[in-house]
Amino acid sequence: MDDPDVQDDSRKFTRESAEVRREALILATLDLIAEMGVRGATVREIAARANVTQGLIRHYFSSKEELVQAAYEHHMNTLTDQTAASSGQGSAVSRLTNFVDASLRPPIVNTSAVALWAGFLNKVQHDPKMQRIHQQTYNYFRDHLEKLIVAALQETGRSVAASEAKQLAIACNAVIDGLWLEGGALPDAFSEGQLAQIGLDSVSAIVGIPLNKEVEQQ
Amino acid sequence: MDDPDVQDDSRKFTRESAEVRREALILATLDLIAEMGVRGATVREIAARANVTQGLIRHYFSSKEELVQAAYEHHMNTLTDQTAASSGQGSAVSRLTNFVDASLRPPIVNTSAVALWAGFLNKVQHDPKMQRIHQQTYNYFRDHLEKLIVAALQETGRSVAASEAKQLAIACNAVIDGLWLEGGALPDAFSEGQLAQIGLDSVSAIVGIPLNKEVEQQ
DNA sequence: CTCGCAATTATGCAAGTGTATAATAGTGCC
DNA sequence: GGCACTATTATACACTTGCATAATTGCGAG
Repeated sequence: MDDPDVQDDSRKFTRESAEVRREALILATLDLIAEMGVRGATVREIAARANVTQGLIRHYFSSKEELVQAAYEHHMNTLTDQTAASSGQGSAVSRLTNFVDASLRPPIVNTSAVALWAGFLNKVQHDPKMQRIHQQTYNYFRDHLEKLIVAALQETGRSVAASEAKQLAIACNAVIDGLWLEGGALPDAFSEGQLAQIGLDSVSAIVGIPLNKEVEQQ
Repeated sequence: MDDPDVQDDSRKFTRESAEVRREALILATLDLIAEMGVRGATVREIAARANVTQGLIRHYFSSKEELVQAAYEHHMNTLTDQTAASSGQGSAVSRLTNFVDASLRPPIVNTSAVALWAGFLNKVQHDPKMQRIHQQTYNYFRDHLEKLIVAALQETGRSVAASEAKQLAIACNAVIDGLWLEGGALPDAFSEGQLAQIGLDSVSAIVGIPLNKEVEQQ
């Protein structure tokens, strides 16, 4: 008779676990920041999008500030998780290729993701806790890339000094970041696959190893 | 007896030309957006920083929206003007070198500039007029870079197809943008000149022309 | 010198902001 | 099946926001 999936007629609300509610609030916050900027992410809008009333936010987060921090952490973790899985297996060259390629396609390249990044930047520059998260994510990406580069070079019979490897990683990371940024900020300016292609060509040139997606994959 | 530079005792305010007031308001707006994000740039704060009362904003701009648009346009023009002058004269290779180098040093690389870029992004994505300005500036940079690249290649005895030249310009622009972004977002993560050096190395590798600042300059 | 115009200030307002507190009502436990 | 615990809602408050309108006042034209 009563279907738990349906908003029951008489029931005014349903209780949910803390995790479910926290995540719903965080996702609503990310949605709104991506869409309207930090300015548009008001407690009332967030609550509405999470299908609760605004008082509930204060029940799960001691302030809106804390909610925004949690949302930022969640977003950054999602990003790193998404790319961590992208390398896949296979030769070092293949893993580097896949990593660059995946970083320059949806869902990583995405208007909302760039908007989110931009929306958070001001808070990042002022809040030490968010600064830490930012730095961590950046280092994670760059170190991951550096390992892939070093392995690929070794595989092709070359080796580089640690300092040089780091410079290569910074440079490749910058190309990827720049293309990621432009792809997200000007979504119509690039055709599908163009960013990934340019990214692979650039990394190839910088590192000195030919990378080719079609041949490597599958 | 009366010094015009001093806030006169009895005088409650001084009249200024429209250009002076408009520019003062625009600069105050840019300051605040860079510092506290669009959210912190309230009409009251802007007016205070420009040493006027808030009513004056509505006297020079029909709305805050219009002021923000004017500020964005001003900022973008400043950026392009700054870099336009950076190439200088000399050989094509030297001009390309100077352009890349200047784009990756202060005042172009600068926390406030990146913060400004991020602060405006949301508005850019929703306001068609700001989108136009954004697209224009991006194209200006990329086209400028493309011309420099083509000239440098010709100078070293090579030529490229138009489509390839464009790809190279996108790639080089991305490296520069990425390094610019990271230098502004993580000012302490890079030593002086490091970004410029990495940028030159990367562009060298991508385009296939050795670029060296020390030798070229002077 | 003074007078009128427009630049500038002063004041007010309605809507929206985050937060605090009290009132309500689901739901697991005995 | 009733009860207590607390997740959730409802309401209120002080403050900020952008904007409008009226009151001043600097300053150039005559």
